[in-house]
Amino acid sequence: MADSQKSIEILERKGVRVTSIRILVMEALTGSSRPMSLSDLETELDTVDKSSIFRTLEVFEKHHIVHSIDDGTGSVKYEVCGGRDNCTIADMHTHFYCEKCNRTFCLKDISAPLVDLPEGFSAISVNYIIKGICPECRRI
Amino acid sequence: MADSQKSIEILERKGVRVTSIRILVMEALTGSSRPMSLSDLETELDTVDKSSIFRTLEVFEKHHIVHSIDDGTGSVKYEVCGGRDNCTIADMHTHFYCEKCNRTFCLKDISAPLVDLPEGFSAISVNYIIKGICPECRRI
DNA sequence: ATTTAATTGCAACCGGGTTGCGGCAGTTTC
DNA sequence: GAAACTGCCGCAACCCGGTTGCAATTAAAT
Repeated sequence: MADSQKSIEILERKGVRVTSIRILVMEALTGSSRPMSLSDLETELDTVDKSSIFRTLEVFEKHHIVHSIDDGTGSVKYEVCGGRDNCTIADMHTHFYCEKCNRTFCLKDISAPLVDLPEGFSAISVNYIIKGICPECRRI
Repeated sequence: MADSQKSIEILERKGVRVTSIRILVMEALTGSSRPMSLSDLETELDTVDKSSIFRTLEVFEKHHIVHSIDDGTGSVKYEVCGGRDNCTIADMHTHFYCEKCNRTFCLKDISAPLVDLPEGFSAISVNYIIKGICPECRRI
């Protein structure tokens, strides 16, 4: 389990307690190419209770280990933050939701645009998701 | 009720049947400065059943009378489409969600940015919402 | 080893959204 | 005008993602 070693390192670096469940969730997230929802994790880790995963994600988010994205499907997706340091607005990238296959894609190299806000508004985070048809579904 | 006359016109122009409930929903939406959720409408039109409002919004959306935006609060908001013609991607504007007062603002004059997608992806709609603190909450 | 604090599983709950169905209203047809 | 049709509405019930209270367990601190 070289992977679990990596997960443990991340957890320790971010200053959260290392538990078996947290390692499992961490591994699941890092092992996935696409952001995962609570129920995605639930099915992959079918021995672990939903509420435990939920609270784990809560902790992860608070400690900037993962961030959540809302693709408008009604189920929030989670993915591990990019850099070693905290997630900033600049790190947020574009997501694409395919209306045909209902999958959410991370366009990691396309960072989310940030418009100039009117006087007085201050931004903390950005959620930028484009909906359409993905290359695979297009071909069909 | 000069307002209801305007609502009726819109409904007729978009080719949906004019009913009392649809007029009420339409008036509520046009009369609000911010996008409204299903429950917003429910409380404002407390004589009308939730499911009726829901189905009304469904019809409105299909006929491009309103469009929905997801500000990540877990309740979808609706607002009437801008132009007289159908809503296009270019019409989508930026929304701002205040994490303090939990209100969603329409930044109507700031259209949602559209990034270049990788080969094969085709966009249909954009959801661009910035979270942060609004001017009012900032002052406090 | 004992104490203390955090983590977990279970079960139950919440709220937004959605659906089945029966009744009602407006239209069309004869 | 009556019958048949179609679509709209209210009610109640349901679904599902998310969330919480509580008791039991586990990990860290002393």
